[in-house]
Amino acid sequence: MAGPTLRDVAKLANVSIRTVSNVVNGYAPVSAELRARVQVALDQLDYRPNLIARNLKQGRTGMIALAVPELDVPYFAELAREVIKAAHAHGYVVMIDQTDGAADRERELLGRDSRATMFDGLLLSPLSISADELRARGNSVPIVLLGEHIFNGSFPHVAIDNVAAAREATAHLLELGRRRVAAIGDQPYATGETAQLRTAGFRQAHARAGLDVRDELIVSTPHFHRRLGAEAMERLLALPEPPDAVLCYNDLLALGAIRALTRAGRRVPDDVAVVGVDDIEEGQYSTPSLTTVAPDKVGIARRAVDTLLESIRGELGTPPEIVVPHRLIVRESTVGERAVGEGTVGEGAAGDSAAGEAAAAR
Amino acid sequence: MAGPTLRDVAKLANVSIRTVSNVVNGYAPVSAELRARVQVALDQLDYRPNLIARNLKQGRTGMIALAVPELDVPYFAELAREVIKAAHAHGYVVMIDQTDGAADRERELLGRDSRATMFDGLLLSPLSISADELRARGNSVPIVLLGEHIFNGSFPHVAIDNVAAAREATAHLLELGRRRVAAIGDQPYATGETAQLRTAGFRQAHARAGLDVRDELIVSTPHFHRRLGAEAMERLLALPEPPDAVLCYNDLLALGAIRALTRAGRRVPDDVAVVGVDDIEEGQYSTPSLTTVAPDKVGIARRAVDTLLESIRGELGTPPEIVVPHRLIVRESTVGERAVGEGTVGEGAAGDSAAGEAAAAR
DNA sequence: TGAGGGCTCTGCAACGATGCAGACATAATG
DNA sequence: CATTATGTCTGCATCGTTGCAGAGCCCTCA
Repeated sequence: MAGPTLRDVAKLANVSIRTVSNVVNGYAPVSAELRARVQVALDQLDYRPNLIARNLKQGRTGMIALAVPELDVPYFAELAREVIKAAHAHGYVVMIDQTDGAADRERELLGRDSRATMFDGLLLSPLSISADELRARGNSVPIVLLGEHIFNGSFPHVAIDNVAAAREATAHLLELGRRRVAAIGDQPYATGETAQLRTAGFRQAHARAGLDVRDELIVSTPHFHRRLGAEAMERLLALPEPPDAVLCYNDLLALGAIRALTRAGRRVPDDVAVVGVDDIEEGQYSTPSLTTVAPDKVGIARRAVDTLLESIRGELGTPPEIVVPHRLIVRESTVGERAVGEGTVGEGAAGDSAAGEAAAAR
Repeated sequence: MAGPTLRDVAKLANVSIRTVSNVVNGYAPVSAELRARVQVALDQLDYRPNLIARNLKQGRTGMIALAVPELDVPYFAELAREVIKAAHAHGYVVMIDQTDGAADRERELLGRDSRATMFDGLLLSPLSISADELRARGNSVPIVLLGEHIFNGSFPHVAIDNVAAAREATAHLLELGRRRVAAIGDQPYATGETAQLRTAGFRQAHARAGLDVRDELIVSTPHFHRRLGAEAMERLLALPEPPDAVLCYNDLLALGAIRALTRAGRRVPDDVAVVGVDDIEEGQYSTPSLTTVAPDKVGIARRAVDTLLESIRGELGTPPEIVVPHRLIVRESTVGERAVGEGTVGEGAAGDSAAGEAAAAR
């Protein structure tokens, strides 16, 4: 089962182990003649370097881990795809772990018996673990956090400006003349920081338009899945005065909401306009197609990987807070058939303004 | 950066390295007193075993690789999720690679400089690489193939009975009275074996119903993406006699087709009924919801991982051809609002019959 | 009392690769 | 021609861990 080693090749070619290693790696100067002889032996035995041994010697593995809650949530799948590509570009491969958003699964990643020592670094999309706990445990491996939580400077962190994203999406609905705008996806508890930022943006948009937010139109959901979006929408439709528009905190909630609306015989967007966040591919092909806030996923993946590699190389000073641009993509679920093809609003500008306005967000 | 080693702990606790190792692993008998002293030192230094060194010594890594074409294709994301879970249950972790269906990316996995030596085994979902080539190269690592291609016995292989799946889906459309049934997704070339099996099933269903297949209604697509499904549907609608039903070879094609239909003002299923394959979650929430053939993804993942681990342990004789059950799930895209909730047809029976009828399929 | 046995604990070698320093032969230099 | 520089090649030590064999020690039993 075990393949040939340098020793085997050396014996066959009648040279030292070290010379074979030099040929394999193209290191020290080796005469053409000898190189050829070694090469023949390499080919004959079909030698493949044992990377584990190489790693042990070099102290690094060329692998990073990516921990996401659920790989079959399209946003994470699309993000994982980009992370793998970005890592590849730097010669790294990616091990993927699923935490299911469970705190103890997230803890396991950092625990004593984890495989953390097999990886040069960890990209973590934390859902349940708290900042303090992560700080207390996460001292063994370079870590970069993705998109969730506020860890006030303890770890490098890559995300969009969630307040601005929600504010712009809400403003879009208000500009269309909608006046009973609901929000689906709030999470008013410790580990729901991202959701709370989006709620803040939702309120900001109302405030700037001089409108009041009706609290009964803000619906909490423990997760961001299609089913919960549908259920939340059904609850909203049961209100005495149902909404005429909904901001959903991600696209899955939005698609679930649309499903509930069409099932209930409501037209989207005529009766109720719907906007999501994430820009998953599914939203381009749904009926109606989905207006959404598109985070720059490629940018998130690249910046996260770059930052992690810097951290691995020890080049990182103060953990950076990296804000990645986003933009509102207007499709049928808010403007109907008018949305010809890929209508885009605020491209570039939205992203640029985001960083600046983030400071203003309380 | 580098953590403490057994040597550091041994020095602190004033014992031999070997004894520390014994404590960590709970191996040889160690007196309670000494064990306690070592434990204190372990805790104090926050020792974590270097898994790379352990792996080098033991000759295995506890990691398997999963290579899929695209992680953001929902079917592969859902499958990856189950594979990760199944591997976890056996104490293995999963490294994920994306090949983009490119032959040279698939070759890379097996090539001399690949990281294959870092993994105990490889689960491969091959799209482009040919059987011969795989056989010629794939001798270094235990391999199990997923769902694609026929490799006539060279490698263990896990898949559904594609002929039966397509036949049952087509039969469902015919039983609804549709008489101009189209197929989207054929791939009449070397690496399109799976698609060809589905086309065979499509033809079988017609034959059994005593109907002719109209070849102009079979549309080829190089990939199974939403956009191609939409484009294929548009081409079908442009025919002098457009179809009244479509079998799409996966759900993404089907969702693209539905999108094209609604855009063109056709009603689904009234004007055209649509059925897919894969049962991705998206199809439950689309409008209309999608009738589809559901492969037993959990079963595929489990059987594949189990088989791979057997192969790693050297317990595998002749490479098995494993057929996993499937079932037709009827939703709105074929029967309209009649589909209450999760209407299911042929559950179990379909799966059972699948294996038996596979033999009959030429 | 002394041989045998069980229980703890230890040191050495090894997994397969690479870093380093040096050996040896040849070429360049004064 | 002696000396230094240059170019090839090699052996040893090492990464951090575990397998193996054996060293002490205390206890038991004839």
